[in-house]
Amino acid sequence: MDRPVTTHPPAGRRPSGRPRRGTPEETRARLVAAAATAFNRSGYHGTDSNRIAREAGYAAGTFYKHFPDKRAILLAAYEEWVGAEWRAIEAALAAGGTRDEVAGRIVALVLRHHARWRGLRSSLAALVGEDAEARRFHREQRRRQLALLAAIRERAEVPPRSAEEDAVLLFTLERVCDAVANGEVRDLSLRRGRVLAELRRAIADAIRPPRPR
Amino acid sequence: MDRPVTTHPPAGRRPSGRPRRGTPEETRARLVAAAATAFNRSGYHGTDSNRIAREAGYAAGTFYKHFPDKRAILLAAYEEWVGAEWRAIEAALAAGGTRDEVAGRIVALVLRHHARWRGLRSSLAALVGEDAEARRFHREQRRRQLALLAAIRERAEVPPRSAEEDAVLLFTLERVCDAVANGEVRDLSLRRGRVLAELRRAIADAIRPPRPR
Amino acid sequence: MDRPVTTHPPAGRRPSGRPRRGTPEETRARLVAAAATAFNRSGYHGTDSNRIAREAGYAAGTFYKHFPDKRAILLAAYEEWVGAEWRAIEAALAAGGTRDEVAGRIVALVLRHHARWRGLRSSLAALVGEDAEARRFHREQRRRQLALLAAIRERAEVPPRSAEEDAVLLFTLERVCDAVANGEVRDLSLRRGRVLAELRRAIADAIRPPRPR
Amino acid sequence: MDRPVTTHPPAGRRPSGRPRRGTPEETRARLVAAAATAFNRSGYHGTDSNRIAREAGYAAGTFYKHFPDKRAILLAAYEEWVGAEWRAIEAALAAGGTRDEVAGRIVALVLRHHARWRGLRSSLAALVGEDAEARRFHREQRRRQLALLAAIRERAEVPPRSAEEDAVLLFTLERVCDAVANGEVRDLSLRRGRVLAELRRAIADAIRPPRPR
DNA sequence: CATGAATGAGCCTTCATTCAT
DNA sequence: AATGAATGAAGGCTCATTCAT
Repeated sequence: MDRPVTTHPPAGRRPSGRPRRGTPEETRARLVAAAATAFNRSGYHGTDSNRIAREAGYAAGTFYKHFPDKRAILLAAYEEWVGAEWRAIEAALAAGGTRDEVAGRIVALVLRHHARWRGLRSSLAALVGEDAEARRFHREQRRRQLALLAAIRERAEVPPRSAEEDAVLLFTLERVCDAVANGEVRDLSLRRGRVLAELRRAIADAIRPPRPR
Repeated sequence: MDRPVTTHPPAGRRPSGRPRRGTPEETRARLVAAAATAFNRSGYHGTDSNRIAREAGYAAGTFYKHFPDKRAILLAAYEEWVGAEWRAIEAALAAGGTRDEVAGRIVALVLRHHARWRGLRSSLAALVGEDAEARRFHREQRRRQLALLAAIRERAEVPPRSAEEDAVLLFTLERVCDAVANGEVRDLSLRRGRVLAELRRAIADAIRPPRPR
Repeated sequence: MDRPVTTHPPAGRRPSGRPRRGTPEETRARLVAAAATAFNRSGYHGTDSNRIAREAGYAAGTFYKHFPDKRAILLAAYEEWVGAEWRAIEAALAAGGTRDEVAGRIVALVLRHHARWRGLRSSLAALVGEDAEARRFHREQRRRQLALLAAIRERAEVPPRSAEEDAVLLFTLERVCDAVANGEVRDLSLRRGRVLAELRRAIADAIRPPRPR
Repeated sequence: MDRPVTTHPPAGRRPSGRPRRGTPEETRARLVAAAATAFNRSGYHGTDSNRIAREAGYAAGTFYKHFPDKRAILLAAYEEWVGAEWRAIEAALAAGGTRDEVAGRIVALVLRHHARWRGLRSSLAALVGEDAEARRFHREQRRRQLALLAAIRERAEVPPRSAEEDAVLLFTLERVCDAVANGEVRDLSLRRGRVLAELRRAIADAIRPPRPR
């Protein structure tokens, strides 16, 4: 998600003050990074495609050489975002420790990620609410997310829980992290520490054998 | 939230289908109703103010006699939406019955409400992500919501829980109902009944004395 | 030009808090006064007809019962303005005194009048630049102005000068008063007293026998 | 102020009449020229920005790539206008000849300029009366004008006069040329030749040593 | 005479997208 | 591959004016 370093021109002439560009992959990555930042800052409808190009260091037309339209780059940015989050979650699980430690790490990490990219997340939500193609894409990501979750739980040799319980937990985790990240918790005069403690407890419960009811 | 019935001159002739010269309150209400429907269908950015006016039976200019801008009517529609939901929740609590019955009624009601107006909700979310004024308004609604919740719990003579626990529950309720309503649950091949059962259990827990940990 | 006092209702009932209105002439005069003030403050295009009506204490529709359109009320306001200025100038001449005294009075009076109504004047100029009908009206006023000037000079038993000399003087008087009134003189760091002294000298010259060339 | 000739590809084919892909300077100049003509013809409020673009041979959006808003292009047109006038005046002074010859050239030139662009001038005046930013700009132009005048008089080795005398003369020149140009003089049945003769005399006086009073 | 809700044409402006270079 | 000037459809909003009451 961080902006890659610009590769330098092979010396020689330089007509304008602009650096010569590298491979298409680099260009694409720079555009995605700039888009993520811009969407995160100003929202989907508050960001125009010319600005994304400019902030990535390119001209307006270059954008459309790499993406068919504005929607596509938001989806690309989101895809990367989801990937990054789940890689981090996997790492948190792999790092070991007690269940409470693991739960604590996960909450901290999801929270940080949501806080940093909350504008990007709500940009995606806005688009999903208006655009069928974006909706399809979003569902696909979700499906992969849940599959990942199932795989993780299996590998972790945790006693099985219903997929529905997992899903509710996931939704709670996501929603509460959003609420902390976007200031709702603060605005409601709630104690952030307590809210997060609630969350950690719920996660630890999920990792630990189900409590008898 | 339902479109109010137009009170017209005592039957008789009506040259055009236009509801000309109603009271400002009627006009405003018709506009809000049309806006709620339109935003719900096409999203905030997918709806233009001229269309709202036309669908409410008015000319473009009429819109701006009643609202300073497009944002304002979304906020008005949302305000009404929140009010309607909480009136319904209060009614569900007042109707009595066992804790499980009450919890069941609440889940059913919130779900129905979210399902019917999910486009409106995501329209609001989109705007909140882009517009500071909308954000302020949204927070204010939230605050009132939590105050209401506290009042309800008090009246219900239920043993006190922390505001943080209430809030987490609220977020969960909201998020899960959204997920059911917008098809995420279906797309993830989850059993809708089980998901809702989870939710009911959590709510019943909250009404019932806190379980010892 | 000053807003006339509202005549009071004949006691008795009063459905709304709005005063009962008097004769059409009073209404018209109130509208003209409000228009003059509004145009003077915000310019012709910066003032809308609904606001004029409202500021005069009437509803939007009332305006169009008294004037065919917005242009008409500006012309009415201007007509009154011109009349007031020339009545004042005649009075200044009639009051007698030395030539310098008369010239001084005229400059002071024209300046005050231009300063107070400079926005109205530029509103008129704007309309004259865009609208043929307004142009016609304006020319008519000018013609009457010059006729008045000729009559004044005759009555004053001042040796005859060419109409062209009179006209150039008139233009100068008008333009310089505008420049003082609208701040050009101040912005150009000119000494206002000196500028006006120049003007007084030119006018005194015109009243006095022409200097031999 | 004249529309620059389009420098096109070396003759050859041209599918449409559109001047596509000129340098920004060319485009800007074409837009300013079209705006000057349009404002001059229909006034500021009678001209819409889309029409300016179209008459310059561009699409609506192009306008806003070169100017932030409609006001800006009027100011740009005016700036050019002022510059052109003063370059012409300097040339008239530099060309030498007797004082009467110089005065005659100046009057002729200012008159021609005002006549040709009187609609543009009144457009500017209208805007200045309604818009603070335009007012600032206008004052700045004025200041530069007077500085230029001072410089000219110095270079011309003409005995010093007060800035106030200069300013009054400038205002008179401007106002009388407007009156001739916009038909006031004709409508007042004044002899145009005599009016201009008055003006020439005043200017020649200013160039010549001040007469003792 | 006065009201004031309603009208609707039209303006300014934006921005996703194209294409000749 | 990149440029960047140009496009043009579309949308938010205004305001002079009308008309049923």
